[in-house]
Parts: sequence; structure tokens; C-alpha cells
Amino acid sequence: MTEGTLGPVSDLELRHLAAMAAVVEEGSFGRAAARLGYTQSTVSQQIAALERSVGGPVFDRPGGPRAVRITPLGAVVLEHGRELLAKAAALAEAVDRFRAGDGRIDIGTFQSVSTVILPVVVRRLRDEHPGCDIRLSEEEPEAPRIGDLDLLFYDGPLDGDVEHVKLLDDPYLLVARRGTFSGRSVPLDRLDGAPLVAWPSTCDQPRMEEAFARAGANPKIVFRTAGNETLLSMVRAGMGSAVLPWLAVHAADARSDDRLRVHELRPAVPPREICLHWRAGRTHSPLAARAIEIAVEVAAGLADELALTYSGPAS
Amino acid sequence: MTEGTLGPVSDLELRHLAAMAAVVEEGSFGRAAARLGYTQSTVSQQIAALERSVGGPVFDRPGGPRAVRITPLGAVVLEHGRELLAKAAALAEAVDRFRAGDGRIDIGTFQSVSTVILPVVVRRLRDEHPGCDIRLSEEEPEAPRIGDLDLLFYDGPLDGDVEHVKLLDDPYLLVARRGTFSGRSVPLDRLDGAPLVAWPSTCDQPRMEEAFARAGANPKIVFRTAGNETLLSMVRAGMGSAVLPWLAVHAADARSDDRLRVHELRPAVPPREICLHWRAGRTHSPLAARAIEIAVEVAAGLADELALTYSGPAS
DNA sequence: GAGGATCATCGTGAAAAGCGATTGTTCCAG
DNA sequence: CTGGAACAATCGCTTTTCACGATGATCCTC
Repeated sequence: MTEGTLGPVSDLELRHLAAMAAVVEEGSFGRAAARLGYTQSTVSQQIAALERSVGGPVFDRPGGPRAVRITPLGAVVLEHGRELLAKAAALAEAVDRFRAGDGRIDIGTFQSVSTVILPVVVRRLRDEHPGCDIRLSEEEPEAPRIGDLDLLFYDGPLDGDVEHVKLLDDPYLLVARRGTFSGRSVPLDRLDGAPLVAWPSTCDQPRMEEAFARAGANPKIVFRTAGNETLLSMVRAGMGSAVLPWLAVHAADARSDDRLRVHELRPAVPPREICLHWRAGRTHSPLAARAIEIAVEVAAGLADELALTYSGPAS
Repeated sequence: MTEGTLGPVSDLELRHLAAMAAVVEEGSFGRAAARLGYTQSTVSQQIAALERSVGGPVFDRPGGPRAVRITPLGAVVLEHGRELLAKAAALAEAVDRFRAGDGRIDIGTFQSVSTVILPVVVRRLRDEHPGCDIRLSEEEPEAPRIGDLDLLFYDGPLDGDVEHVKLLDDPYLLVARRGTFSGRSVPLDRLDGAPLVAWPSTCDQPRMEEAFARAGANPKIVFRTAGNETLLSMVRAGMGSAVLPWLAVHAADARSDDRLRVHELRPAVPPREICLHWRAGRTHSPLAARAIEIAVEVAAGLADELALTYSGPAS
């Protein structure tokens, strides 16, 4: 016996195990070599190297045209070696699948995006990659964290090491009970002292209200809730008006409600920016990269739609 | 994207996967290198090679003293890679166990050996190698085949590509009802025409009967059976005498039976040879090699015992 | 014994593995 | 804002390994 111990695992080479398996299946070094695209002498040396690794012969070579036969040690090596090769093939296949876009993606979102943008993005992503595993989470704590998410939709700046693309400028619109205001657009100062229902002070809301204040309009916030439907019900009930981003108005389909009317504001409040964030400096999975592309496309489509309906902040 | 496909499995190297795992655990190329006994630059190149194999980066390198982070692709590779490394370690361990003498051994045997020699061999083998898996089979067809057996006890020549060691010269003895013959040894020709019970014509039996015939002794075979106890019962019942090898007499403990007497034959019939066979040109497992050694030792012990009791063929 | 099939071995050129030293980033502390 | 520290990448360089083709050595068949 040579030495009892096997050098770590490192001395094993998958190539050698593959050669061994081929020899077993073909019954000869030469045919195995042909199958693998090697020379007979190469296979001979590969087997020799393998035998050095495991510390003993794995084949009995009867000499002459008789097929080589596996030794008991060789049987042990082969049994495990085949599993090893199978696992290696599984790895290669998993990598291929990953590169083709399968895999898991975790996306964080918030209400308007969940309703208007995400369904389309998810649909297209699933169409392109039927095997993918898309997970959404809509948690909106005080300070939204990107955590372990691959992508996060958010309408404000995010602290931490984060990169983003801007998807959409989402202008604020006034939603009032029909008859409250007249005209397509309403001067901002008409809202000074007016009753308003509004979102809680999360996300972009504080910035928007500051913009009002700077313009000298100080509406009376008579109710705050995050529920868009509740807000609109309150508007319908005459509790007050609402200043909501276009995306939310669109999501709630407020314009098709006869009891409501959607006005622009003059001058326009700077729109909130819908952004898609991810941790800086991290390589995206193909799935995440594609999701970003799709989100940008979908948002561009929405921007077109928006531009057809409203004049936008420029005019 | 570079290319979609991974070169067969061959491009993967366990070494690279081990390096990757170490980097993940250590958080830096340099510390991983130290743990593996490599240089930082070597690990760097190993990871680069791995990334070439899988077609994309497996780590994001933030630069500076921040720990490297695994990419989504890297996570896929790592997950499978760890399994691969575990399997490789399992192979190494299995080989070590094999070399230490664990494993399976298939032994073929026949009646006398099963009773007298094998129990001792098995006992010693199991004592030395508690983890071993010993399988015995006692099939005695017309032509005993070594088949898939590692070792085969047999008392005659075996055809096929077979090697063997002779364990024991097993002399034939006459077992008779007490009072049938007088004296320690009985002349062979006294058996001419005498009633005999005997084994069927398998194994060494035909050769032994031919030896009788050549010596001019033609006994009358009145009953044939392979069951030793049955034979001896017939002898006790006066049906006839039996000519059995010493090993069978020893196994049946015939000498301690007052109704029986064991005689030598004069001149002695050439003894049957108890041999241990295996397929020619095949490397033995350590277990099989040890089994042969033990069998030889045990047989030598029996030969000594035999020599003390009987004069043997020489005198 | 000649011929065929098989594996081992040898010598060679190309590829790579590993190393030490250097360079290029990035972050942090003064 | 400027060193310094920690880190990975890169560059030559040497040594080892890889794969090949050609040549032996061995065994079986005819």
C-alpha cells in the first residue's frame, strides 16, 4: 500500500472520473478516448493519474484484446464518481437555466405601482421566463429598506448604497367633487384653506405638501388615509378634495366616475418621481436586468399615455 | 453575454469551487488563499477561471476593505458547488474506508468448509473489520461457477480463468459401525464388495471412487446423500460404512460417537485438496486479500491438528 | 509463430498553475 | 485633501501538467 490518505479533494479531477466512466462503458481505453475526443495515450495517463489520486489501480488490464475490468477499488470510485459527474452536470444545467433567465427575483413595491405598472411587468416577465420565481412584497414602513430585495419601486430617494433609474414623472392632479371647481385647470391658490383629504405623510407626500406651502397654498387636511378608495369616497361625499398623483388617479379609475372631476393644478406642483432602485455595485441576475428593461418600457408607455391626456408641467 | 453554453462538465474544476467556497466563508480572496495554502493572486486567478467556466462573474468586488459579495449567478454556482465538494469528500472517505478494509466480499463455500473453516475466518475478519459486509453462498450445482464471487472454496479443479491456493490436504477416512473393522487402519481391499454409503458424485467424489477402483476395491454403494448426518445415521444403523474426508468427519464430530469408529485406509487414498479460488488476474480488495491470508492460517492450524491425529499419507 | 488488438511509456511542444512583485481601487483617518 | 491601509487585478517568470504521436510490451487468435 502506498499512503493511506488521499490529498484533500483537490487531487480529484472530474475529467479523470469522466474518462473512467467512459472506459467502463466502452470496455477499452482506446474507444473511450475516441468517444471523449482524446488520444488513447491521454486516457491511459488520465486513468494513471486517477489511480495515483485514489492510491490504487481501478482497472485490471488483462492485456491483449480482452476488455479491461474494474477492480473493487474502481467500483467504489466509479459509484461515487458517477454521482459526482451527475452533480456537475446538474450545476452546468442550473447555470444555463440561470443564464437563460430562470431563477428567483424579489421585488418591493407600493400601492400605485402594484396596481398600474407591476402587473404588466410581471406578466411580460412570466411570459418570457415561464420557470421564473417572482416574489413581490408591499411593505411600507417609515423608512423603506431595500434589504434582500433585488429591485424596489419607490417614489423618493433612498438612503444606503443604492442605484436607481427614474421610470416616470408622476404629476399631481386635483380630484374634486364635480361642481366644486370649474375649468380644466385650477389655480393652486384656490386650494388655500380648502378642505383636503390626503395620504399620510409617507413617501413623497411631505415634499408635495411643502411645495403647496411654498406656493402660499395651505389647505386644510381633514382626513388622512393610505386607502385610495376611501379617499375618493370621502371626495364623493363632499368631505373635501384630494391631490393625488396621476398614477393613483389612473389606478382608481377616478376619471370615469361621474361624481368626480379631475383637474390639473396651475402652476403644477413638481411631480413625484417613480424610481426603481437596487443595491449599488451589485451584478444583476438576467431576470432582474430584464425586469428593469421591461419596467422602463412600461413606464415609457404610461408617460406617453399621460402626455396625451394632460399638458404636463411644461405648458 | 458571452456564450450560452458551458463546455461539457470538464471545464469545471473542484479546486476552483473549493476556492470559491473559501472566499465566501472568509469574505476576502487573501484570507481564503491563506486558508487554502495559496497566494492571493492564485485565488484571484482561480476565481477568474471559474467565472470563465460559468460565463459570468460570481463575485462583486466592491474594492477596498469591504468584503466581496456573491452575485446571483455565484449563488447558483455555490449552492451546487458545495454539494459537489461534499460528494467529492464522500468519495475520498469511501476510498479511505475501502483501503482500510471495509466493504463487501462475496464468498462461495461448501459443506465441510462452511462448518469447520469458514466460521473462524469470518469471525476473525469481522473482528478486524467491523464495518465489512461478508456474504456467503453455499450453492453446489453440477459445475460450480465462480460467477461474481470474490472467493470460492472448492475441493476440485475449476475451469475458467481461475487462480487458487491449496489450503489443506484432506485425507479420506473410513467411518464404520464399531466392531465392523478392527485395528487403527483398514486395508483398502477389505472394502471390495463391502456396503458403503456415500456422497453423490459431485466435487471430489468421482475422483475418490476412481482411486478405489484403481486399487481393485469396488465397494457396493447402497445409498447416496449429501447430508453428512444422514450418512452417519445410516452407518450407525448398520446400512454400511462411509469413506469421508477428515474435514467432514471432524465437522460431524464422528469420533466422539461411541457407536462409530474412524479408521485410516491402507494404502491411503490420495486426499482431496481444499482450495480457495478467485478469478485470475483480478486485483483483490484489501478485505479479500486478508480473507485469503486468514484462510491459509486457519487451514494450516487444521493441518497441524490433523497431523497430530493421523499419520497422513506419507507414513 | 505471425498478426492484430490492446495498454504503457517516452519525448516533445503547448498550455496552465502557481508565485512574487507591482499596479490600481476604494475607503478611512488624520 | 492627502497618506495609508486593505484589497483585488495584472504582469513576468518558473515549474508542472496536458495532450499528442510514435514506439514498446503483452496477450490472444489463427
